[in-house]
Amino acid sequence: MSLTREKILELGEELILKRGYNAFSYQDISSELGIKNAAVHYYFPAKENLGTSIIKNNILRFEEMLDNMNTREFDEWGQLEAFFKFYLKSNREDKICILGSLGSEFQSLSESTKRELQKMTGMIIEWLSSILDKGRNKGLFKYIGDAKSRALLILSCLVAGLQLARLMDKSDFKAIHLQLLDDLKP
Amino acid sequence: MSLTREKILELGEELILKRGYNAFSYQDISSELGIKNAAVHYYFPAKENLGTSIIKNNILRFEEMLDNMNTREFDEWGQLEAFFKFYLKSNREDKICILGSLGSEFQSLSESTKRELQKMTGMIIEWLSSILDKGRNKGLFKYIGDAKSRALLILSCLVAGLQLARLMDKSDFKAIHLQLLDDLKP
DNA sequence: TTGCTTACTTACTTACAAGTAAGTATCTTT
DNA sequence: AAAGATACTTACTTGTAAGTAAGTAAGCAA
Repeated sequence: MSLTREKILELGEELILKRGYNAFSYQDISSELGIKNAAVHYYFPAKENLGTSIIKNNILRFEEMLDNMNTREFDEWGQLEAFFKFYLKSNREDKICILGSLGSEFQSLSESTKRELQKMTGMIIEWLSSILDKGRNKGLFKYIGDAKSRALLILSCLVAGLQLARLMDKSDFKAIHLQLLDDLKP
Repeated sequence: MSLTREKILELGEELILKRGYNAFSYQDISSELGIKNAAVHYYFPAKENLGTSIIKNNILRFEEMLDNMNTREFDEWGQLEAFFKFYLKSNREDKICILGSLGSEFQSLSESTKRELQKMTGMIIEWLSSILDKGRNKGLFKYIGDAKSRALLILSCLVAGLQLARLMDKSDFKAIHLQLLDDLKP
C-alpha cells in the first residue's frame, strides 16, 4: 500500500469531518501534502472515488473495532462505552461524525458514495440494535421500546451531539453523553 | 419588501436543507427563478449575506411560533408537539434541519453566519430547556437529569434523526419521534 | 421635467475546482 | 539489457463560482 495514498485518505477524511465534503478541494490536499494536484487524481481519479474510499476505510475500522471487542470479550456496557469513546475523541478534536457530515450533504453526493454511506450506517444501526437487545435481555440496560428505535435514538444523539457541541460549547457533548448513559442504567 | 428577494431567500433555504450550503451556487437560484446571476448579488452581495439572512429569517419564524403558542396558551406538551411537528414536516419533504445542515459545514462558514447560527441554536436550546423544566415541575414530563442536558439530547435526536432518516428510511424518523415522546411520559 | 431610487440586465473579470494527456524517473521483472 | 509497472510531475483544458462595473427601464417625488 502506498504511503501517499494513505495520507490522502487521512487528510481527506479530516477535511470532511472539519469542513464538509463540498468545502474542500484536491488543491487543499495536494498543497498540504506537498504534492501536485494530479498526484491526488492518480490515486483517486474523481472526487467521488476519494469520498467512497474514505467511507470504505471507515467501514474497515468499524469492523476491526468489532473484532477487537469480540476477542477481548467485552460485555455490552464495554462495547457501548468503546463506541462512545470514539465520539468523545471526535468531540475533543472539533470533528464531527462522518455519518452526519456526509448525511447533511447527501443529495449532492454521487450514487456510489451514497450507497457506501448507507451501507456503513446500516451496519452501525444493526450492531447497536443487537447489543442494546442483548444487553437488555441480560438486565444490563433498561429502556422503553424496541432495540432498533433505541439504537436510532442513541446514534442520532451522538451524531448531532457533535454538531451542536462544536457549534455551541464543547462541554455540551459531555452532557449528552452522560444523559445517554444514565438513561440506559437499570 | 421585494417578492424577488423573498423568493431568493426561500429557494436558498431549500437548497441548504436539501443539498447543503457549499453545494449550491447563485446560478442554481437565478436559473430557477428566471433572473440573472447579478440580480441575486443585488439583494445579497456575497453568499455569506444570503446565508446569514436565511438564518435571521428562521429566527423570526421561530419567534413567531413562540408568540403564537403563547397567545393560544399551549401547555408544555402542546408546545413540544408543535416543535416536533416542524421536524415531521421536514422529514416528509426530504429536508434536514438548518442547524444540522449548517452545523456540519460550520468551519467553512463566514464569521457572521457562524454567529447567527450560534444565536439561533442558543435560542432554541434555551426555549426547549425552559419548557422541559416547567413541564416537569407541573408533572407533565418525566426525565432524569437537568433540563438543559435533556434539551440538548432531544434536539440532537431531532437534528440527526432527519439526517439518518433521509439517508436510510423515512420511517426511521417516526420511530425516533415516538421514542422521544414515550421517554418523556410520566 | 429633472433628478433620484428601485430593480434589475449586460457584460465582464478573477479565481479556482475538476479532470486529463503526455512525459519522466525509478524500480522491478523477464 | 529491454520492457513493463509504479509513482508521480508538467502543462494544459474546461467549466463554473463569485463577484463587479456600468448601463437601463420604470416609477415617484420635488
